[in-house]
Amino acid sequence: MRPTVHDIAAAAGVSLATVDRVLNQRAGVRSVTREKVEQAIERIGYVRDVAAANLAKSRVYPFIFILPAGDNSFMRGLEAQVRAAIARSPVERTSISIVSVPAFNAEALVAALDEAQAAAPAGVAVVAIDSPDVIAAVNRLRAARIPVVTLVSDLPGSQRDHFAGVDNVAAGRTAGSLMGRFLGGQSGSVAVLAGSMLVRDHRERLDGFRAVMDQDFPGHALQPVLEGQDDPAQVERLIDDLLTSQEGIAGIYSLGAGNRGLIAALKKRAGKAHICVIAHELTPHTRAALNDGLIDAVLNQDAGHEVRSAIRVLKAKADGVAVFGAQERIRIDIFLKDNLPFEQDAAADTPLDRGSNQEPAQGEED
Amino acid sequence: MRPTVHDIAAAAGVSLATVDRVLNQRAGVRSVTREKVEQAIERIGYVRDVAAANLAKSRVYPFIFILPAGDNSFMRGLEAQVRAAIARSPVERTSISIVSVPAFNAEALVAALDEAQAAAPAGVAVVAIDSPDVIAAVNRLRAARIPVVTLVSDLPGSQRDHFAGVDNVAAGRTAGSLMGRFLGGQSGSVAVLAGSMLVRDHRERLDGFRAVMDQDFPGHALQPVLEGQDDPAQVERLIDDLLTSQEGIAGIYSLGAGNRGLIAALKKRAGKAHICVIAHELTPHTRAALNDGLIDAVLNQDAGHEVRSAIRVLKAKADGVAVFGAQERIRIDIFLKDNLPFEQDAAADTPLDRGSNQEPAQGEED
DNA sequence: CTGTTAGCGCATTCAC
DNA sequence: GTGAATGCGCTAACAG
Repeated sequence: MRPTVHDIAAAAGVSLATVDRVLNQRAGVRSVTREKVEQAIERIGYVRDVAAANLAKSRVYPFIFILPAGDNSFMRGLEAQVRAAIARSPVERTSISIVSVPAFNAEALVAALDEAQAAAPAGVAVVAIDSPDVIAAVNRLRAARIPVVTLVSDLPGSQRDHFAGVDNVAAGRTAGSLMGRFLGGQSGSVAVLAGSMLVRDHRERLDGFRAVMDQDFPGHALQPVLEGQDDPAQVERLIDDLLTSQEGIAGIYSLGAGNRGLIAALKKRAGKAHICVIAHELTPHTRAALNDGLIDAVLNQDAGHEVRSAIRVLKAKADGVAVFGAQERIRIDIFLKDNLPFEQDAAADTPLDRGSNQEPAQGEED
Repeated sequence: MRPTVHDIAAAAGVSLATVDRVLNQRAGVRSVTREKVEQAIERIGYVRDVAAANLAKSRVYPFIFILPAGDNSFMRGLEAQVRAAIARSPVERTSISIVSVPAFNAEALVAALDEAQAAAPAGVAVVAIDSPDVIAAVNRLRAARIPVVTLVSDLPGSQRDHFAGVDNVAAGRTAGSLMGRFLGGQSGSVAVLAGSMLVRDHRERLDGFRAVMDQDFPGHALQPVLEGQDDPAQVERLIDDLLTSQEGIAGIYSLGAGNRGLIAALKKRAGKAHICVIAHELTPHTRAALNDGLIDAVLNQDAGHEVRSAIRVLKAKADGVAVFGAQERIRIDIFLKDNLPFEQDAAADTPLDRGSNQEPAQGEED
């Protein structure tokens, strides 16, 4: 059997209460006694049973998720995943609230962060905007000893505890590599469509993409970056303009959201020469476009995994325990029309056992 | 607060013991009483606290993992992941033993399965071989009410509870799609290198690959499949022969293991025209080859994820609770040299928090 | 058939 | 400063 607090107490010749004080670094123990207990812990190799501890404490973790509002399939999917986590709350001992803020608005985000701090939660997850004010607000949270995890878009200059998202530079590089190879010998320039250079993930993807294109595929000139604010209507206009004003566009890299607009614009030129399109995030729209051959590849980050990972990490940080790195690494999924996962009920995130007997096997996630 | 067994007892006007009997479907309760209790449970919306239950039971889950022996980087990596899980055993309340069997040997596998059954574990995970005898052995385990999860290679005809692995048909299709597009306008035939057609994952990959090549890229003829038994030396010989005897090989799809031999053979022809190579499983060898440009793409399944998933599912099956599908889906990772994850200490599976402050952020897993 | 009671590993209140 | 006692939600003897 694995050693318990009783064993420590016996080994150190003290009572349970004293052991507990040492374990939870509370005051009221002579340093000699503390010493004794710590050695006993070391000696018998004690590791705390977190489940039992949580039971005794009736612990619940109040978390706040701050997400951008707006008509953006990916973000709405992310929110659905948070809601799914809320549904699991009783089992996971969490109590999660969602705060919605206008997209690409640093001021509003700062206000939301400060408000979150006032609520004194056990942790905050936030889709960051890269600005000094936001960094300062995050650091205030940390100064108040509230764990912070950035979600999807990181904030490297800050004291955030962890980033639950993909390596966006690598994602951009991958997009560049695929673009270059898919274009093969063809000539023509390549356009880049972003949401906003305010958010770090978009900037990083652009950097990665540009680096690979410049170095490995210099034959394809890059057009100036278009910023569509992740707004479908605006994106559609931008792409319409691009395709009518420019000749010889061989590829488009859409590194943000608002792909609905892009797809609408592409549909209008059915019959003309194929443009190689690489986009981000698997949504009902990009999935359909992939199947139709309008989009050649989709790079995806699994929103469900990101949310679950953020929660696991926030819990770990709140408890001051180490997180298990390998489990929290968010992958860049590359989807061609050949490896699309079977469609799932958007938010439902069915607890059914796919890949099980009875139901058809089909490969799984996390 | 969430309702407890006491609340059920009060609501149904019975004692704790009776509630427990109903909850755990034990005998010795009049059906009227049972009825009453069940209605109370339903009415107050009770959900069992598994952590508390396990605490009370001091439950441990004895699991057996049956893995193929042999000099195969992927399988050794898989084993390392199981060992990592064993290291976590005290915390996860598991007790895992590893059984090693000769690769591609159905008879030995059947013997191992029967032996496992005799040990009466709480669950068995097995890298399956597709044969009627093995199916029968797995079904015997199930008949003995022992949960079985297939790992990496599935056994669809059997009663196995779950498959922890990737959709190999999709993997093959993806390989085909990448191969076709990477070859672009080039002419030439494509060779396929497998381990053995005895294991289902290899067969499925071949089927998927062939389907896409035939349909979308008929210009590239497929050479007869080479079977290298996942043995590096044998593979090297096969590829050497192929490349000297055949002209105009434009691509090679290596759908099994033994890539060390393939890479060795490729190295010998440095300077000659590039052959587009797509392989499976990210190992130190394929990683290096990807970086050197010898391999163009690697399709990977995350062994760590597969092992952790298998354990989660076995636990769930042992407890008779539903598994959370989304979390158990094993992805097909596509690696180009541009999105290689940072190197990790092979088996170490460091519990350090990558992507955390202090240490460089770099994206995470599961 | 049903109820009482002790205890899993840990945290905490209140005495000493 | 330290210890004894009680309870978190659930299970498992053991009585009745």
